[in-house]
Amino acid sequence: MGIIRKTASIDLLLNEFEQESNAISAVDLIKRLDTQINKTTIYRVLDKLEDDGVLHSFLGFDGVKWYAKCKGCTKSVHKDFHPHFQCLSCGTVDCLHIHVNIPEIPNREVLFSQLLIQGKCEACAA
Amino acid sequence: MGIIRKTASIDLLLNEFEQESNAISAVDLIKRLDTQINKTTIYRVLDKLEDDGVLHSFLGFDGVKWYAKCKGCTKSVHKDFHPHFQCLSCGTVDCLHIHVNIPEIPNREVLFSQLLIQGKCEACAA
DNA sequence: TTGTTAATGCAACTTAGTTTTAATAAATTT
DNA sequence: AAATTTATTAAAACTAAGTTGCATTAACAA
Repeated sequence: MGIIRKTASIDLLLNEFEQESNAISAVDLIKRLDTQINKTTIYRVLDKLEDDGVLHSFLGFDGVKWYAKCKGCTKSVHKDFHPHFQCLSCGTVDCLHIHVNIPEIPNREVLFSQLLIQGKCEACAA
Repeated sequence: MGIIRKTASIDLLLNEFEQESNAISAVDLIKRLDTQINKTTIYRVLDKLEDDGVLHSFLGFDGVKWYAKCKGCTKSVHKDFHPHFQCLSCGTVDCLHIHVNIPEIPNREVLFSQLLIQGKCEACAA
C-alpha cells in the first residue's frame, strides 16, 4: 500500500540502506534496530518501501528474506531484474548489475525470474 | 549420510516421485503421507535421498523446499544444474532441462547458482 | 488545536523445519 | 532361527522467520 506518513521508523530503516551498499536481511535489520523498532514494524515498513519502489526483496539460499535498494524503480513499475550474489566466505549479499539472458521456453510464458549465485566475492576470492 | 537400510518410508517416498514427473514440496509430501509417515522421517529420508543423488532440492519463491528426481547424479557428484519453473496458475513446479548460461563475473568465483522462473506452464498458457 | 486515521508496539499466533529421546525394526552375527 | 547390533522411526518439544489482531500513539490536514 506504500508509505503515507514520514515516521522515525522509516528514517531509521532508510538510513541503514544509505550506510550500506550491500543487501541486508530482514533478520539482520531486526537485530540492528532491536532497541529502536519493533520487528513487526520493520517487516511492515520494508514491505511498504518495496511497494514504493525504494527497495526490492528476494530470498537467499536459506530462504531468508533480503532487501536491497532499487535503481530506477517506481511505485508502479519494478524494473529491477538482476541476479543476486551471496559470498560463502563472508556472507555478504549484493546485487549484480549484469544482464543474464533467460531463454525463451517453448509453450511457456515467463513472467518473473530470480537468479541466485553463490561463490566468493571480490574481497574473499583474492 | 545416505541411506543404509531399505525401509517402508523410503519406498513410500520414492513411489511418490515415480508417480509424478513434477517436483514435489516437502510440505506437500507431509500432507500426502500424513497417515503413513511422520514428518520428521519425511525430512530425514528426503535429506538422505538427496545425499545419495536420487533427488535434488531447491527453494521455491515462497521459501518452501521442493524436491525432484535427479538425472545422472551420483552420491559423490550432483551434476544437475538447471532452472526450475513454477506455474502461477496451477502451482506446479518442474525442472527445465535447458541450459542457461551464467556469465563470468569479474573478480568473483561462481560456485553454485539457482535460477527460479515464474510464469505459465504449457497447460495454463494455452 | 483538534480530529482523523496511518503507523506502531506488544503479545499471541502460524508455519516450516530441527532436535532429543526412547522405541522399533532392518540386517548381521551366532 | 534366535540373538545382537545399530539404523531408523515416532512423538513431542522446540526454533526461527514471519504474520495477525488489537489497543495505543502520533502524523498531519482542517
